[in-house]
Amino acid sequence: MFSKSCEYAIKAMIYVARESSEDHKIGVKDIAKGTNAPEHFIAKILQELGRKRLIQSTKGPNGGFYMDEKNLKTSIADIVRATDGEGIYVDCVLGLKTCSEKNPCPVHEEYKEIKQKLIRMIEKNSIGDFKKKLDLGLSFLKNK
Amino acid sequence: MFSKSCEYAIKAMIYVARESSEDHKIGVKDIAKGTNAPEHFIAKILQELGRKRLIQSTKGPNGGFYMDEKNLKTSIADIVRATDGEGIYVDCVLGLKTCSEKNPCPVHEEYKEIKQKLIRMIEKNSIGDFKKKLDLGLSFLKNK
DNA sequence: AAAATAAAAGATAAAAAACTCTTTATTTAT
DNA sequence: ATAAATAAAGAGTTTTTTATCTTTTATTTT
Repeated sequence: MFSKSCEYAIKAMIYVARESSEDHKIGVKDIAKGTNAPEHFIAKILQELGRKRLIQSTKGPNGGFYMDEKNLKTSIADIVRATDGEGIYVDCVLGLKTCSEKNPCPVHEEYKEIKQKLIRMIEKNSIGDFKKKLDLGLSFLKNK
Repeated sequence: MFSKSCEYAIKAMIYVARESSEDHKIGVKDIAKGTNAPEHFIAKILQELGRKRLIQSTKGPNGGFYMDEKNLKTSIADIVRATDGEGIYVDCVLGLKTCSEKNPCPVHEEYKEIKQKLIRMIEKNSIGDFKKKLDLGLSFLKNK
């Protein structure tokens, strides 16, 4: 469904949202541990998320990653687009380049509905929403 | 969503269902052309589908691939399982090994519904269904 | 029996994705 | 100023996926 990078990105975003703030930044090592992700790999991903302004970062002692109010409004969809591109929005399930309403692949109609629900799901849920949910102990993040 | 192999497999199965029968088998070359797939690659995939009895094959002159009545009842889900495994049924969207009802990831509940619909879609549609649809000119298969 | 045909199998190669390591730049505290 | 902390950047490796090429085996036709 999503690439590994994307999975890590979502988890990292949720983790940072929970564990840090402007005056308590959090380092790559912590994020890697907290999400059971390979450190250097997730560093790359965080870097990219930073470049795209989905997350804030500062270097140096007491530096690290954190989120501002705007970042908390980031949707899962924003993260998916930042890491995996527009594929989920535009690609045909069968990989047909020419698949469209006018030239539908055999599963086009059936998949359309699924796709819409999928998109709605990732659009409507913001990182901030998950922060709240997790604060209530409703779901868990770690892997092992 | 699905691997390339899986996409090719689905397309090949539909193509063979349409273009062949027990007394008009169809060769790898034709299938590759008809689905715009790399010949040797799709040969491998067909081989695997054959081993798993989702498709019939015979060697020698006038040999090739075809489907029997039972094969026409193959669902998209069967093909997905044969090529990509059980992942779509069992994997967490965030890649969490321990994600479950009792230990849900942040998007577990939301994704559950989507997943069910997705599974229902691939389970309920058989290759034979698509054959009919395509015969009615309702959808298209080729890529270019 | 020989030749032709076509899939099966095996080996190899190329490309992409996932992951690691090393160095550099920036910031802060001393 | 210097040293330490930390992200950024770049280069490199490994693994997985996708694709290709070659040889073998089975079947059919002549």
